[in-house]
Amino acid sequence: MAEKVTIMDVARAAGVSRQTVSNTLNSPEIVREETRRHVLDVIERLGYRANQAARQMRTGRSRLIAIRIDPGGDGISGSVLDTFLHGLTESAARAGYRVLLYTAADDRSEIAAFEDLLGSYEPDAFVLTATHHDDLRTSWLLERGLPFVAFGRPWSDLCARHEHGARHPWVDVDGAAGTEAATRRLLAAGHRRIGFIGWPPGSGVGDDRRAGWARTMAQHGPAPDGPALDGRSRASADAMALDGLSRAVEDGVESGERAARDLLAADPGVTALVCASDSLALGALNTRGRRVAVIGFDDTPAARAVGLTSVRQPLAEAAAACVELLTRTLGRAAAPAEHVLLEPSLTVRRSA
Amino acid sequence: MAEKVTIMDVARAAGVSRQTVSNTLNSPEIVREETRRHVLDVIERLGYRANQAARQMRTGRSRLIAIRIDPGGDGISGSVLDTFLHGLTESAARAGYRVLLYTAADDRSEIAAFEDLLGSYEPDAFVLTATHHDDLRTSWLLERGLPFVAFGRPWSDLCARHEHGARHPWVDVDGAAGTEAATRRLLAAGHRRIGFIGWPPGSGVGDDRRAGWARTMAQHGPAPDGPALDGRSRASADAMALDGLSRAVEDGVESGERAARDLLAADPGVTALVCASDSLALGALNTRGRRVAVIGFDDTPAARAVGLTSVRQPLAEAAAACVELLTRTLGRAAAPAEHVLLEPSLTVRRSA
DNA sequence: TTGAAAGCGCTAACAA
DNA sequence: TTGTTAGCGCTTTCAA
Repeated sequence: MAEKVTIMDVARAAGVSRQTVSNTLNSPEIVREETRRHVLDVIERLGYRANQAARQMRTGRSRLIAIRIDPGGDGISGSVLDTFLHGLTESAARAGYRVLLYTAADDRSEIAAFEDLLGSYEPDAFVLTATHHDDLRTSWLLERGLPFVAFGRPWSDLCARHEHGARHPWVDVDGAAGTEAATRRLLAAGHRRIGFIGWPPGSGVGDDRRAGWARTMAQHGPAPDGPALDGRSRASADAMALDGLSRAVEDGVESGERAARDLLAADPGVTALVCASDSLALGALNTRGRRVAVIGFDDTPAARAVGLTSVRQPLAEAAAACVELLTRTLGRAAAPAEHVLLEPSLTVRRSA
Repeated sequence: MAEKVTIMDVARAAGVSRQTVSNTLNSPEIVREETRRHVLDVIERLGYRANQAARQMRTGRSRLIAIRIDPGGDGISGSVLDTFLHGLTESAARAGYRVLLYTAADDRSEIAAFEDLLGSYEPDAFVLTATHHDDLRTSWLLERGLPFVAFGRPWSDLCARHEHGARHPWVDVDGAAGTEAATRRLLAAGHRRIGFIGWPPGSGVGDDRRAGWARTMAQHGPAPDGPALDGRSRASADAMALDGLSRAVEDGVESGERAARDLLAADPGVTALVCASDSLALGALNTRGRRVAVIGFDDTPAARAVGLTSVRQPLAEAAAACVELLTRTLGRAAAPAEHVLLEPSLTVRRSA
């Protein structure tokens, strides 16, 4: 076992009081330059590190950030969390925090985990991922005034309308901008009838990704050889044309493949597909028989492996932003619930 | 903020002393049944949880397990760590431990992380992943008698020959058994000339995976239409034939593709390939032009996405075994460095 | 600017 | 079986 070096050892070795050592670390400005340097020197020489438990007892702060790790569905986008976690651990370390993991099966059990952790390890903050409509977790945390940041927008007004009128800091990636960039790229490559494969409406993230495709298509006119315009307004005709060009299915390679087949069969004019996830896109890619350009979302390892063009989320930056917002929140008394919306980029490969 | 419930609150509410509450939790057997139930009841009602920092100060144990999270190369096998981490977090929680994350770029910086953590958060144990030959980390930890378990065998005798004569507990998956199962499956499917694409010799894990293929091939005789036997012994001819059937390249989809092309060009008789990783296998799969059966290793999401047959490591079980070994180590004074070797399984898909 | 005293919440030893 | 005492290592008063 490594013998423990306490603050007292440092004080003795430096010939100062215990407090001066503490001050050197926590309030350097009130220690004389010369003393400070000397103490720092001894600390370095002895390899002293402030004991976190003792510090926590005194200050009430654990310098711990807790985040949930989950199996991650089919795993294809699981690597997104993996990358985010790595970024979070690095950024947190730079800010003097460590990352503590917990698991939960759903919102309710995650709240149980909050209670458990807050009573025992007392993390200073939580990082929430996969926020969704009417997220129980955010309201629970807001009600108790507990510091947290969400990786993902608040998708409903529930939080905004909250009795405390509280909002919370969040970091997110502009999914619509991502699918817009994907769609634009396909348009620039000469594609005109571009389909979309996404998830059923209501999922926040999914709706956002669909919106980017839809608005870009609408802006560039509906598909030229779309359904004939009858008496309806142009806008509604556009919307109809777009509906015909999109499919909403659950996530997964198989359902992506089915949706792509179905879409291509229903509308033979379609030459390109934008997908809400790499899983769906990989399925769409399996639609041999017809050459169709495909763009996925998340730029997962699987996308790289098969040469799938995909929208890349800046995950390290997102993690850094989370830590930044968190430290800001933890620093001030009244935190003004800021947020950060990051732009994704397009990783271009063979598939489009 | 949630108001803090201390052991004193419980004692007062239950009408017993502070100590009785502590005993109820830590040494239930010395508390009278009736008192115990009553106290447990009050604890439940008040939602009391022992403060970890205070407990840690007193007992010297943090109930924290630290593990490194790294970016994970090309990310394809990064999801392996992801899954393992999830399993570890769950198993640890069941055993009353939490998982703390840290990052490091190499062995040396990981040791620096050890020092930092041991001085501050005082994790009770470390879980090491990606062990390799002459692993500095294991010797560093062994020298100091610090508890840890490795996910991965000790690949050199360095530890065994260690001055302290110390060994350490480890959990691993039998990679050779995995590639053997893969090779056997291909043999059963009628393939005779089965190639292997792996990493350069010396990487422990890679050598192990190659060995499983090599021994299975040797056992079933060399490829029937292999190089003509001259005067050499049968065994050496076998070895030569195997050398011709295998390629050693760095990991990655592109290099897997190149190696597969090269191998198939050099030996047109090859109809199947066993690969040391899914990355390599995905590359091999890109070798259109000739139909060749491919089996990968790790059963990553990418494998599932493209229908690649792959060797699956039982990661949740491995994580559980790590926790089991760790709690055993932490329980006893002198731990007898046990180990667990798990069998992988074959996830069969279209590719073979 | 530095030093002394107090106490965070808990549990291991001991006393009752 | 239960209650009392002490102290883990640190930081935050307050006094010098």
